[in-house]
Amino acid sequence: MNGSDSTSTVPSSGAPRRSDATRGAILAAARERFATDGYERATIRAIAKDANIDPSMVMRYYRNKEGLFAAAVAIDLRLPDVSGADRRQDAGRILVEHFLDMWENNEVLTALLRVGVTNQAGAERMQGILRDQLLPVARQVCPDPEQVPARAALMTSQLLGLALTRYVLRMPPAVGLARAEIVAWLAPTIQRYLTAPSP
Amino acid sequence: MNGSDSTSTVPSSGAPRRSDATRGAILAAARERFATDGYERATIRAIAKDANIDPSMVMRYYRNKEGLFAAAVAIDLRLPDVSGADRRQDAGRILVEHFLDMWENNEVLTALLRVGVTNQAGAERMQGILRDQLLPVARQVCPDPEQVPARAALMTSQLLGLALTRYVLRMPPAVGLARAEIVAWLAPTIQRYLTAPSP
DNA sequence: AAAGAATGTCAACAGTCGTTGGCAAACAAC
DNA sequence: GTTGTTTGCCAACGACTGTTGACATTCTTT
Repeated sequence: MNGSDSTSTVPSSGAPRRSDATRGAILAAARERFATDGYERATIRAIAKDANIDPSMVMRYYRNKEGLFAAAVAIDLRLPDVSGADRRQDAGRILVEHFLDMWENNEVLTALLRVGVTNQAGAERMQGILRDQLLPVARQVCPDPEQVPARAALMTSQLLGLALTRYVLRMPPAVGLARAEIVAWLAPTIQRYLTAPSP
Repeated sequence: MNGSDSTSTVPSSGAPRRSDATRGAILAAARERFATDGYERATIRAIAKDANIDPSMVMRYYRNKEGLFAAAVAIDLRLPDVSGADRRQDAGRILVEHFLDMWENNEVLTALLRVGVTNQAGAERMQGILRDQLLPVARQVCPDPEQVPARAALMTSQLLGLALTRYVLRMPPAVGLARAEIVAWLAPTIQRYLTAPSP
């Protein structure tokens, strides 16, 4: 039920501490609360209660609420490589399918979008993801380097728009779309944004 | 600077009251605060201060915060008619241009999106707009009535996604897009979502 | 077994929030 | 001029927020 897949609970360096379980419980609870409630309504008290610990532990391990948020939404999109000549013409479909997998198995993305819309730190985090992870993908398949930012922005607008209407606003017609339907409609759009000659 | 265009400050029925100026000031301040801060951080005290009145006046005129929000974000997208045979094949371009005009001249839309992401009432309001205003447009141009909800959802995902990245998250590459560029890229997408045979 | 660090609980702080009721001034009707 | 209504300000309420420091407990090391 929780997203213990992409963001490991245990830090990669240093000896494992006895409090790692608590740290992990806090992060998991924080991700869930941020994803469903947004930044302001995800209170430290509620997160602590979900994690079955005292609110003051959150402060001890993550300094303050901003620190907790920063730790909770660290994410790597693990975007697939689409630089091969054969995969380049399939980039649209590959990317759309990868995004659907990501959104459906990782509540960090929902938390990030919900918070990014009303919180400056969240918005900057999203800008960073676009800059560090999506731009490079566009660079792999787009011919003219000068057009890379524009094409990446277009791709992002379509992918985030689908996530917004389907996973955040939960608009009934968007929720009702079948996965195959989404791929069939969106893949050509993304492919065109990335590789078609500018109109 | 404010959006006194689409949503009239003075109610359409009843004798004009002496307090209409105050009511209007409250609504204008509320729209601006909701648009920039979201629901939770747009406090009644801050809105009242912007409107140069006492916080209790807000409660007198709009019952509570929910009532104020409902009054502040009433909006009519005034979507153009695209049912004519000649306009039907231009629907994509017409709709994209109309949406850009709307977003750039009306802060109600920003308020609605910012609030809809973290607030249930806001999300339902957005669902209502899709149902009452966007679905009919799709119905005008889409051949098969059974496919109307899916096509409207696809159109909405692309249009809201652009608004999200450009006007709310303000991602630099999305902000950097020229208006003509957006129209040239998005119009074919919308046109395809509405009229192309299902893939 | 003793000492020290790590982990956790408890109670409280200062501030902000939405909301309420009482009271003064400005206006309208007679 | 008196009455009643509208419009506004002021002070306060209870609840909730992020955050802090003191104290108890458990583990680790010697």
